[in-house]
Amino acid sequence: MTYEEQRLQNIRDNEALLLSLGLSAPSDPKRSIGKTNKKPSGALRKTVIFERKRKRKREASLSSDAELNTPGRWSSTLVDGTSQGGGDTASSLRRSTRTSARPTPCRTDFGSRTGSVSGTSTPTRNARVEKQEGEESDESGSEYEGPRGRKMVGNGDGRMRNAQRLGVRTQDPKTFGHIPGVEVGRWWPTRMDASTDAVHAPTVAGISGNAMDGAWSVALSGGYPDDIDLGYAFTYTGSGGRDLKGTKQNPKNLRTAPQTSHQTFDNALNAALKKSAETRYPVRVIRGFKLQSPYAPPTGYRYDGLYIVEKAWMGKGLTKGLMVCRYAFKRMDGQPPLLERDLEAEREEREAERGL
DNA sequence: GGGCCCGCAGGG
DNA sequence: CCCTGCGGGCCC
Repeated sequence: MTYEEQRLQNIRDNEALLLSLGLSAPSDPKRSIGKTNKKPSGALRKTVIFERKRKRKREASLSSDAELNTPGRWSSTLVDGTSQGGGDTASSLRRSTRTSARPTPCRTDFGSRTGSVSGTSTPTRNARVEKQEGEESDESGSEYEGPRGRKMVGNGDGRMRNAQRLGVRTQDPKTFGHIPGVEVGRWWPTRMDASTDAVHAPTVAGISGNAMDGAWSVALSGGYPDDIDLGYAFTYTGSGGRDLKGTKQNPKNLRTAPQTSHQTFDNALNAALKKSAETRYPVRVIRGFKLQSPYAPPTGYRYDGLYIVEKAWMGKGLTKGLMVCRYAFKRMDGQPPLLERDLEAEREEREAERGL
C-alpha cells in the first residue's frame, strides 16, 4: 500500500471512528446550519477536495505589522453553532482578535482562578518580565498588538538572526478551561504568542499536559496528514516515535523528524490525553495554518475553544506501518461558531492585492 | 523550497 | 542538568 493509499485509508478509518462515536454531526441539530444530509463519505470527499485546492504557501511574511493584520478572509459560514451576540461576523471577530491581543498588565502572582480544575500547579514566574516591560510602549501604530519580544542571537557562525522570545505571561497555562480574557477566535501569528497568552504553552509540542492531571491544550498543526478535521470533531495523533537527534555522525538536534518507532501511551504527553479521555475535562484547542483543513486559519494560529477527548486508542500510522496513539475530540456545546476558510475569497483577495 | 540551528516549556 | 517536542528565522 502506498503512502497515499494508507493516508486515505486512515482518513476513512478515522471518519468511521468518529461516526461510531456519534460525532459525524453536531450533537445539537439546531446548531447545524444548512442542509446536513451528508453521506458518510462526505467529510472525506470534502477533505480531499480541499487539499487539492489549498495552497500550502504561507501567504505573507510576518515581518510587517500590516501583513500580520491580514490573516486572510473568512466566510461567515456557521459550522456548529448559531451566531452569538447577534450579527457578529467573522470580520468583527478578527478585529477583536487584534484589538484585544495587547498583553494585559503584568501580574506576578497567578493566584486561583474560577474554572481552574487543577489548582495544584505552581506556575513559574517569567524571568523576563522586567525586560519586556516598556517594550511596545507606543502601540498606536501597530495593527497586531499581541505579545512581542524579539532579540538578536548568534547563529553559531557569526551570523545573527531574530530569536523568538516569550512575552509577559499573565495567566497560568496549566489550568483547564478557557483562559480568562482570551475569547474563542483569538488569533496569533506564532506559537510563541499563543504560549504567551497561556492558551497553549509549548512552542513546539502539540500536547500540553501530564499523566497525572491530563491535557490542558493541544495544537492542530497538520503534523499527521491522516488525521481528519470536521471542525466540531477531529482525530488527533499522539507524540513520540521520532528520532530527533539524527545520526551520531550527523547530529541534527531536530525538533521534529520522521517517525522511526511505535508511539506508546507511556509517553507523558500521550498519557495526558488518555487521562483527559477518562476525566473528560475540557481541552483548549488551537488550529494552525499548516493544518490541512477547511477550519485551519490561512496564517498563524487561532483559539477554537474547548473540546472533550471522547476516545483514545492505538492505530496504524502513516510511516512504515508504525503504531501511533490516536484520539477523538468533540467540541463542547455553547461556544461561538467555528470559522471556515473561504478559499474563493482568499483567491480574490490575492488577485486584488496583485492588481494594486 | 530544503537545510541548518537555534529558543522555548515542561518533565525527569 | 538532561531530554523531548505537529517552530521558526534565515541561509542557500
